[in-house]
Amino acid sequence: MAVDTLETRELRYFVAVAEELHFGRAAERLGMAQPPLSRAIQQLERRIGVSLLERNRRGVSLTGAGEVLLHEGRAALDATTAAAHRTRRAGGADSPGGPRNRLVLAVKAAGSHELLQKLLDAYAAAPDAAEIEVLPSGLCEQEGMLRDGRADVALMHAPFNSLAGFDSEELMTEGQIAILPAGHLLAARKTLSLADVSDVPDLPLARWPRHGTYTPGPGPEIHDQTQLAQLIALGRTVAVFPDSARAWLWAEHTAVPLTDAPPVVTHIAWPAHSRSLALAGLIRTAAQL
Amino acid sequence: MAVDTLETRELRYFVAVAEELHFGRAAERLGMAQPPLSRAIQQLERRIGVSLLERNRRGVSLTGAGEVLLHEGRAALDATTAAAHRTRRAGGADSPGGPRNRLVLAVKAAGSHELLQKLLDAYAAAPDAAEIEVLPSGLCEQEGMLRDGRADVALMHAPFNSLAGFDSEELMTEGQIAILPAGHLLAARKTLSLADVSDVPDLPLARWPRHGTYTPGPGPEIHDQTQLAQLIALGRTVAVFPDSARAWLWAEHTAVPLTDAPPVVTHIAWPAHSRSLALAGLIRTAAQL
DNA sequence: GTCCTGTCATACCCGGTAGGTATCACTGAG
DNA sequence: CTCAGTGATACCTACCGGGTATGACAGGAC
Repeated sequence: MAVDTLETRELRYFVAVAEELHFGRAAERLGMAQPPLSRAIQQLERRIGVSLLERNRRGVSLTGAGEVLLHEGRAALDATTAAAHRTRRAGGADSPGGPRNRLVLAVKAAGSHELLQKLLDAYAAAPDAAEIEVLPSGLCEQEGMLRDGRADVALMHAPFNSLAGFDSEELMTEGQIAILPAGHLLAARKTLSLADVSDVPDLPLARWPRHGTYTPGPGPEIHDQTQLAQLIALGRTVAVFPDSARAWLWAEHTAVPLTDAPPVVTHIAWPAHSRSLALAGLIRTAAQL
Repeated sequence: MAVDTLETRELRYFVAVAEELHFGRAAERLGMAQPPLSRAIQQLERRIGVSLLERNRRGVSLTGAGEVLLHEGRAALDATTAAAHRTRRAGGADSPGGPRNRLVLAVKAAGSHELLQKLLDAYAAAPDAAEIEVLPSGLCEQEGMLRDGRADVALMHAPFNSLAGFDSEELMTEGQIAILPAGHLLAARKTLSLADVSDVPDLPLARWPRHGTYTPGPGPEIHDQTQLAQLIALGRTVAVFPDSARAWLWAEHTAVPLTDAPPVVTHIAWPAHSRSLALAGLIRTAAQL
């Protein structure tokens, strides 16, 4: 094989090891035994002629080149699975009616329903409107959905999602609020600052995954919005959300505006190289909202 | 293998067939026999559950899904080889002194030397300047160099290069000129329009590859700038170039401004997901030019 | 109609290699 | 010193990627 050609399998293996920093766990995640994984990584290092991992006395760490390959390899794997996903959709293998003109729009499940509804209504009125499948995603997963081709287009929220590599159009800007248990001391305040809510001893800030991993901290790890709502209602945590989150607050919650939180900008984003006419129509509609 | 995982090898094979639209030629290009290639494509179609090629009585054509996979597959292959290239450079495998802080800048060999010199001088004066390796490329190849990781950053020229998927910064705008044999009738004119030069019977417009393929037309196919210069000098062709091409004109050439040609915008462009500090410094320098 | 040619598919075989199991070598903790 | 935990090595097997030979089929020439 040419020395500048990596196999998808090799990239998958390396990314797994680089993320786990542990051959055993990585092998388990990959559903294989540890020795062939070790060997595959060694072959990879020999092939590209670069050392990717430091094997220390206890465990593994990334070299500089390893960090580059982790980063670039993830992008390459995303592009590869995106090719598979989009091809399958274009062929209509997952839509029983055959290859229809259909777009998959990824949205944050906890996001503003209002903006989405306006967009869908406006687009449905367009003359050549394609069918839109709305794909609700977890708290910050639209970005991954778009990168690996599960979606054709997404509503994303800067600065939480990175728009790098996508084309995008700005739709809306809003402030952020702190969502507190209604009975809490801070809930009585008219406004709050980030410092006010980030270091409350009895109310640790909720954490949710960014790009698959949780930031370390004392607060609870959040998997979905309902769980978060419950934890807040129980007085166990506090969360910071865009203003439109008011739509799903419970009676047990209190929203207090944050004065110094960065504004959240909602964009409609799509792969920069996309050539879909249906997508172009949707974007035009969105830009005119 | 999971159904949404394509191997690099499969993508390479499919892209070759999709570009050649002929199994035999594609197999030859891939350095293999035709039957295993046929089988590999069939397996690929079965795996993703979509028909990619129409096998007609005589030859092959792409289905809609096939066109999608050609497009997305090229991007995925580029991302994969980019991972290999950038990793190898990060490890210093091709720079004998080890993993140095070095950036590869792709430029059009026939481009403006002046702007490049200014950029390099300004950056060299920066406090933490990395080593810049200037990689001269063919007439429109910088884009490919950047996409497949042979370069870290490039000077690109809209509208000839597509900036899709890159971050970029505008550097310069210039008009276009027609480069004619000095003795030709049109060379006496003060200005010309595109229509004037595009249909001259005795002077067909030169053609050079865009993304690897030549546009059809009567004019000669150009491989490098010297060859083009010679053909013009011999009175065999005419070419349209940005204004800065005046720098390499011969005595046998005449440059005439074009009134209705789109302006050419030179950008500095880099992969949107890049994290290199050295690159950030170069971009900052370029933006201040 | 009958060739003949060009094209992709099928049949069958072989060797390389990806993956498994068993084990080793090393290092820190107790 | 022993033991637990880690990655590397040795060795074997089975699969599959690739090769050659050939088939099936469609047009074109006449």
